[in-house]
Amino acid sequence: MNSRPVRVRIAPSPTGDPHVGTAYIGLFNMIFARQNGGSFVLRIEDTDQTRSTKESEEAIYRSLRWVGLTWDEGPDVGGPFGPYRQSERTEIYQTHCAKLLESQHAYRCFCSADRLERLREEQRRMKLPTKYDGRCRELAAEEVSSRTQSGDPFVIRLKTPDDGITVVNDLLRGEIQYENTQIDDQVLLKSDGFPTYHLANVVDDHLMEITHVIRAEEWIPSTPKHIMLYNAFGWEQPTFIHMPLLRNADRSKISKRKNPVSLEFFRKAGFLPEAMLNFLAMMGWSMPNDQEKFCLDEMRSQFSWDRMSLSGPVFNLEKLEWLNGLYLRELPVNDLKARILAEVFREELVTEVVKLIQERMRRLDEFVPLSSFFFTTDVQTPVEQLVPKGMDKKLAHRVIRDLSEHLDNVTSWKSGNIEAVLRAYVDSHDDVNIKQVFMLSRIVATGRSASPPLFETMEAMGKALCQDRFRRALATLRP
RNA sequence: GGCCCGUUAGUCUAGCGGUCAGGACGCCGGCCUCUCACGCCGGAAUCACGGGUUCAAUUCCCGUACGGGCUACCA
Repeated sequence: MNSRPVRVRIAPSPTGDPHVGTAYIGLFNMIFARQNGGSFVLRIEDTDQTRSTKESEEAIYRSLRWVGLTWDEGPDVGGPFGPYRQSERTEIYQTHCAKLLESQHAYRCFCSADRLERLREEQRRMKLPTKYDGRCRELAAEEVSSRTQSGDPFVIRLKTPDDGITVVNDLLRGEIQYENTQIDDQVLLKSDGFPTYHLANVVDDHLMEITHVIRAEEWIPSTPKHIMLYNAFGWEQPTFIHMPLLRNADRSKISKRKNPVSLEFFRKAGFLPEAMLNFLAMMGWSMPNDQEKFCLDEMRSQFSWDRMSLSGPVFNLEKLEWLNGLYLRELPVNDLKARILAEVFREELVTEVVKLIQERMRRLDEFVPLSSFFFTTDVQTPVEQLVPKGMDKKLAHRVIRDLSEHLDNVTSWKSGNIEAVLRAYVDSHDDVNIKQVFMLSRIVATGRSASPPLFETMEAMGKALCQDRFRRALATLRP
């Protein structure tokens, strides 16, 4: 069905820390492309202007490269189908959306966010499926143009058919059928003029001649909408391949609350990229003949989709550690030493740490005990220490959870920004004071009640490591 | 609530109608060894349930249960 050269892509959105799931999906995309002599494209989906950041985009390149993924085309390396950053393609989406408007496949919707919210609430109460009720579907042409003229804000929605079924043909799962009446009139163009994921995704995949859409299972329910878009444009649809979702130990979708997920963390925690990739390859996929340790070339030569297992694999850190140990042990001593120096005792980190502990030192060898928590992820703080004077366990848990959430939103991990978050938290909560919150944060972050200045320390440790400490603290305090 | 996806030991998986259900992590025991780790040997532990189809179901089909995802002007 597809005689075109294989082209696949990953399309992360630069809204947070580089995610292990991105590497997971990226790996399978890359392997499939390489196996078929095709191309692997990296596209940045930064259509959410309120959440996308440059820092996050850079971090994606850095982390994906670190783990060993290489792409043939992307914002940073260019290519014949650019630009590869969606924020630079706004006009393309608008032009295409205009075509849809013209062909009656889409319509302008003037409904307020407020009305939509009430509508959804009502539908939930009535136990009906929550979807747009189509009020603006049949607006008279004159009204539409007059309201547009007068500057009323609007979005553009896809006009989904009222009857019939849409079939999603998934390479791994076969035919998945949807009643068209179940499918919402998806917003295609937001009122800020930017496209939603759905529009941008379909337009780009077509324009970039993507042949196989390999993405996570969570996208299955929106695939019928995408198919409707391909049909509306009169385009050939790609082959859809929905991979299972990585899971937490409790089988929910993997999340930073319950698992380390930031690639930056895995790097700092001392995992080798080759072990990471090898481990991710074993999530849902297996080599023939029970081989567990293998490299990319071996995987590529053996890869086939029918060896995919569809149940969501639990991301098991212990097994990753075992595998990583296998790789570490076979390294020549000098290589291992080089990696420790490059990753654990990174030049810049050591410099920062030395600055921070200098005034506390009386002997050179005190460097080691004074700074050990900067260089290891293995900090276990007992429950008693995590509950400072004047707090109880429940309050400590709440504060740590809240702080952790606020800290998540800090995109530029600098001491000033960290301090601002902590101070703002104290100011807005009457049941805690500065002293308690800072001490609690110190203990959570460093595992100690005595440390160099807190904010500078947290900055030097880096976001990934700090977040992990908060996660661990939460786990030990969990009721 | 609605719509989808999934279901082999605690976890990752092999299996693709007839197997003593294989491997790995973890766990337990032993060996190696100055200790630990590594390595080696051994052990406990699995086909969610109920109906079909079939001479024969872990395997195919249908239900149920359970788990998960989606249900935004986020991706």
